Amino acid sequence: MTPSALADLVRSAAAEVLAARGLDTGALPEAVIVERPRNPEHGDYATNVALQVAKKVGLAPRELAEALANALAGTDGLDSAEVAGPGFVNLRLATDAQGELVRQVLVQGAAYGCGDEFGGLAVNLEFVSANPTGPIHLGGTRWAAVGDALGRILTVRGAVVTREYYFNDAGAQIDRFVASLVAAARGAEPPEDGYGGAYISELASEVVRAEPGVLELPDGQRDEVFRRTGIELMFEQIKRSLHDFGTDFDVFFHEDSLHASGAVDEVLEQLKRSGRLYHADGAWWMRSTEFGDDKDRVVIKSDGAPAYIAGDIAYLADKRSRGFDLCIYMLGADHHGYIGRLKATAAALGDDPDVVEVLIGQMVNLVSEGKPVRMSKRAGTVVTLEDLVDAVGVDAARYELARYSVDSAVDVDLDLLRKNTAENPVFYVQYAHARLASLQRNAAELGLPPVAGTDGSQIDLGLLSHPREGDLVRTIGEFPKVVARAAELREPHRIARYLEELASAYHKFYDAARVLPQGDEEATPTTFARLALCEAARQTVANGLALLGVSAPDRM
RNA sequence: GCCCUCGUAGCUCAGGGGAUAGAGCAACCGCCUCCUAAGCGGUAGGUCGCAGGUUCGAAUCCUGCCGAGGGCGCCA
Repeated sequence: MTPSALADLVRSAAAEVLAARGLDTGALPEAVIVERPRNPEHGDYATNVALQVAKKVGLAPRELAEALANALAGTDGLDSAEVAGPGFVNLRLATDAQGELVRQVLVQGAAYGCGDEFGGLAVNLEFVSANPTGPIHLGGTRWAAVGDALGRILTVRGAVVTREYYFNDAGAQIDRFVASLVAAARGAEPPEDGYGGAYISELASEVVRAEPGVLELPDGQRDEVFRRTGIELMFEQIKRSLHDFGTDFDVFFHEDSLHASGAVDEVLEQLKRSGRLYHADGAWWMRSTEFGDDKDRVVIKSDGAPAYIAGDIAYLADKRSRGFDLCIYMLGADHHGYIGRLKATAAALGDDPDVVEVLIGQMVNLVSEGKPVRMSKRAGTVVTLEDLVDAVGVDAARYELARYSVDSAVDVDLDLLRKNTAENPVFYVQYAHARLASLQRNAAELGLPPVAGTDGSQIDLGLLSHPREGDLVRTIGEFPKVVARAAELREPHRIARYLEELASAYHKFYDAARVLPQGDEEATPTTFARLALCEAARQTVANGLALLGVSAPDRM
C-alpha cells in the first residue's frame, strides 16, 4: 500500500466516523497527513487528523481518535490502528500490503516518482543567464545545477518546461568587454572598469587568429569585428562548459535581438499608449509603484536610449507571446530587487503578476584557510565552473551544489576542493546504487532469473518482514511525495536529502539481511523477495539521481 | 533608514505547526574466512540567536531586538 492510498483510506474512514455522528465532514482537510513517525514504537505511519479536526467538530481529540482507530481496525492491509498521545492514530501495515509497493516500483520502473499535477503547464524556466563577458563563475554554476534539476523535477510532475538562458549582449557592459579585448590584443592595459582576467587575452588572441589583420582596420570596423567574434567565442565557451556540466538549454535568447527586431520599441509604444508610462525629468518612467514595486522605473533614459529594464519588459512580453503559462526566473540574492519590478512589468503588460515567479538564491562564497576569499576577476581569484569540475568532477559538483536550500548561502572551501576529497555525500548515494547494481549482477551469475523488467507477480513480497526491510520499503514509498513536494516548492535539494535517507535505509538493510544464497544454499522465496526489494531500491536511487543530473554508477 | 535571506551539535547543513530535534564530516569504542568496509553498530556532543505573543501543541507562525550576508542607480 502506498502512503497516498493509506491517506485516502484514513480520510474516508474519518469521514464515515464524522458522518455517523451527524458531524460536518467538511471539517476534514483535503489531504490527510499520514507521516512516518521517527519513533518506531509509534507505528509504521501515524496520522494527526483527529487532532486537527476534533476542535472544529466539538469532540475531544482522543475520543475522535478512538472512533477513527476502531473504524480502521480490521481494514484489509492494516495490522493495527492505535490511539496514542494527545490523539494520534498510529498505524501498522500488514507485511504483504506493504510489500505490494515494491511490485509497483518494479512495474513503473523509470516512471516511478512521476506525476501529473502540473497537467501540461507550459513553464519557461530561465536560469544562469550570466553575462557573456566571461566564463561561468561559481554563482552561475550553482544555478546551472539547481535550475537544471528543477527543470527535470517539474517535467516529471507534468509540466512542459522550456529551459532558457538570457544573454545580456547589449549595452555598456558588452562595450567594456569589447574594449578590454581590443586593449589586450594590442598589448595595452585593460581600460578603466574593464575586464582583465587571463581569459581576456586568450580570447583576444583567438579573435586575431580568426580574423588576421583585424588590428589594422579603422577603429570602428576593428571594434565591430572584436564585438562580433569575441562575443561569439565567449558564447561558445559558455555553452560548451554548461553542456559538459550536463546542463543544456532549449533556448539561448539574445537581448540584442529584442532591440534589433524592434520588439523593445514596440512594447514601449504599447505601454505609452496604455498610459503605463509617463514623461518626467526628460525620461520615460513606468508606473511600477502602482503594481507593488518600490519605486517607479526609468525605461527610456533622457538620452533617448532604452534602460536595461526595457529589455526585460520586451523579453517578458516575448515569453508570454510564446505561450508560457508560468515564467520562472532564478536570480542571485543581489537581484532580489527584481521581484517587484518583474511582477510590476507583468501587471503593466496587462498580465496576472503571478505568471512571474522569481526564485532568489543566496550567494556562493569562497573560503580558504577558514577565511572568506573575495572573488575578483582582476585579482585572479575567480573560480569558474571548469575549476570546480576539474577539482571534484561533474557528479560531485552538481550534487554538492544541489543539496542545499538556495535560501542559504553556500561556502565552497578551496582547500577542500584541492584535496579532491571523498567526503562528499554523493559517494554515499552512488555507492548504494553500485552495491545494488552489483547484487543484480551477482544474482544473474548464480543463474537466478532477473527481477528487473518483471511485474514481480511470482514473488511473495509478504516475506519482507524484517524491520530493516519494512523501513526500506516505506522509505522507497516516500519518493513520489518527495518529488511532488520538491516540484511544488521549487526545492531540488529535497531530492538529494531524500536520497541520503534512502541510501542509509538500504545500507542498514544490507548490513542486516543476506540477499543472495551462500555456498551450496538454494535460492528461497525470501531470496527473490529481497532481490525485488533491492531492485525497487536501485530503481528509486537511479530515478532520484537522474532528477539531479547525477550519474548512477553500476560499479565504483 | 527601508527591503530580502540566514542564525539548529565542534564544522557544513536538513527539518518550516505534532510525540524523545536529525544527517554528513570531525572525536572516541567496536564490526570484514561471507552478496562492494566509499558500509554498519555504539559513545559523546543542543538554552534550535534573544525576548514576548498565537495554539491543545512552536525549532517551525506573528511582533520586537541582536548578529551575518545581500540589495535599495536615468549601471547592466
